[in-house]
Amino acid sequence: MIAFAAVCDAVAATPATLLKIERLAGYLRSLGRDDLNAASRFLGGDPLGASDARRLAIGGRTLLNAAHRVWAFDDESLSTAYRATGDLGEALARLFREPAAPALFAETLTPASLAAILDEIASVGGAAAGKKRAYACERILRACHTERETAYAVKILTGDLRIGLREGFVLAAIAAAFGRDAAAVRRAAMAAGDIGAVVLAAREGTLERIELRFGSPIGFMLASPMAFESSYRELDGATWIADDKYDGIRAQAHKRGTEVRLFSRTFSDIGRTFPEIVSALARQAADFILDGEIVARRDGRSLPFRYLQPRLQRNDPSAGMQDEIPAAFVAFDAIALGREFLVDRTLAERRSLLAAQLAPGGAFELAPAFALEANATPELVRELFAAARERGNEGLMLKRADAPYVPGRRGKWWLKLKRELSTLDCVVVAVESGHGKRANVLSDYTFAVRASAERDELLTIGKAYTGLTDAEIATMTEWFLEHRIGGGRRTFAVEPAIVVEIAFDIIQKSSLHPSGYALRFPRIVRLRPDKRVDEIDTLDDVERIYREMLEREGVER
DNA sequence: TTGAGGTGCACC
DNA sequence: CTTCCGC
DNA sequence: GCGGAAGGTGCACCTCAA
Repeated sequence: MIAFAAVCDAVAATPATLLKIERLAGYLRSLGRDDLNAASRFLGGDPLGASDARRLAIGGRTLLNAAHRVWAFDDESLSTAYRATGDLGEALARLFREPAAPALFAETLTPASLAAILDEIASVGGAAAGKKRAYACERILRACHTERETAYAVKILTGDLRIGLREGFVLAAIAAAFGRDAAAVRRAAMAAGDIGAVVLAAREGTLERIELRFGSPIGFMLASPMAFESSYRELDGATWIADDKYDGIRAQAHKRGTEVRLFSRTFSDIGRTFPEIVSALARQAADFILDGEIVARRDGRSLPFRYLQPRLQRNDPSAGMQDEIPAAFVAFDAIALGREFLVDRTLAERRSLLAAQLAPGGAFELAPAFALEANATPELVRELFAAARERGNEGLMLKRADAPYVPGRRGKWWLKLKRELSTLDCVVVAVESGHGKRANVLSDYTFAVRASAERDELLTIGKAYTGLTDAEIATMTEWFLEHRIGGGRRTFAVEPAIVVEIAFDIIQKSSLHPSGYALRFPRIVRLRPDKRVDEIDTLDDVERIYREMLEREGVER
């Protein structure tokens, strides 16, 4: 793994993407089959391969404990190392020690041998599984003979290399390494779901043999956000199809013959979580691959996401649970119908084939589509949005009628439109340093509302880390360091004086924060230097927003 | 044997 | 999922 | 357009003490 680490360091050191790709391509070309397969997966951030349903189940805690057993460092040096680097791999690399007496049969890591250990880890289960995984972690760490090897072995285990490269660039490097067409490599990657298979095919010149297949998940087409209540000029000059934006979980349904499979966005097989959907799909005559959303439904209306949540990650739900929270698959696109793949057809064609060949029923629904002629007015968009909300959905999707299905990409073919629920003026009461590139700034803010207009007690309601520019974070860091009032090394209390406006999509009851509420997707809209702490919002305001949200949802409780 | 707590992860 | 930034 | 940073909820699975 010494060469792997050297390449990663070189990639991390250059911001130029073309140089990253070139350096990476040279390395890939130098590898034999097994190392090539493993190294590509590691670089892509998915050490087992995306189509592998197994999990490593190794997190920071397990790694830390294993490292502690191997190198016996004290807590102080660990926190110093972590504070300096903001990255577990880099921190543990600093604590790396060459053993005093070299072991007789010291193990050496190569990408392939590391992959073999990871495969063992992923296969562990049952009693003492945690101990076996921890032991395998130790074995990996002991097999590291340099600091840099240690850093990258740990980064591979945590799934985050942080060298300014992810799958997109790795695919470009694969194309460059073996002189293949970059588009062909991308296409193969979305069909294979495993970068290791792609790199080998690229080397052998057999990329075109990797094809979309029934039963193997395909990347989901993604949408870009569109600003709410703008002039919607993005829509000019094309015809669009509007869908409701469903607040559930995105899913891909495959049917071939009697076999039905459901996949989540991360390609996990979720058929056993939603058996009523699987049986509804099985009743269809046609074979298909469909794109849609699993939504909690009642009386023809969508329920908010929180209703669906207890059903997630739960296999074989009881009849009572299925009855209490009925789930439905709402199909809004067809990737394949019958034997034919439709990714290169237009959305308009795919939608009409979908409506013509499938019959909704039970837990299977077809999403109603609304056509927008060229140059749709903002008023029409507003009406469609309001109607979608009226049906219990989160917002609106606008999709170019002539768009192909582009798996795994976020483009301008699909736009999503949603509205923040509200904003709250809060005061920052505690701050925390970030991770990675934010290790040396205070970027994570815990904020609070006032108990009431009369009582100036502050009740925390959430944390946010996004919305400020780097420059603002830098300024705030200085201020917070000068106005700290609490202990703690990574997290500490600060004078409650910085007022921030926080936007959010959902408010919910929660035991996490003393206010009794928590926010979904909190983000800092702006600093409010014009506001004093006694002018921020109160718990009454929070409760009012919560009640209004429930009323608007039109769902009891 | 049970249940609380730790840990990891998958959804948004 | 979200937002922003820097390349 | 990509990569990096990181909130909140709730389930599965394992560990360990009673």
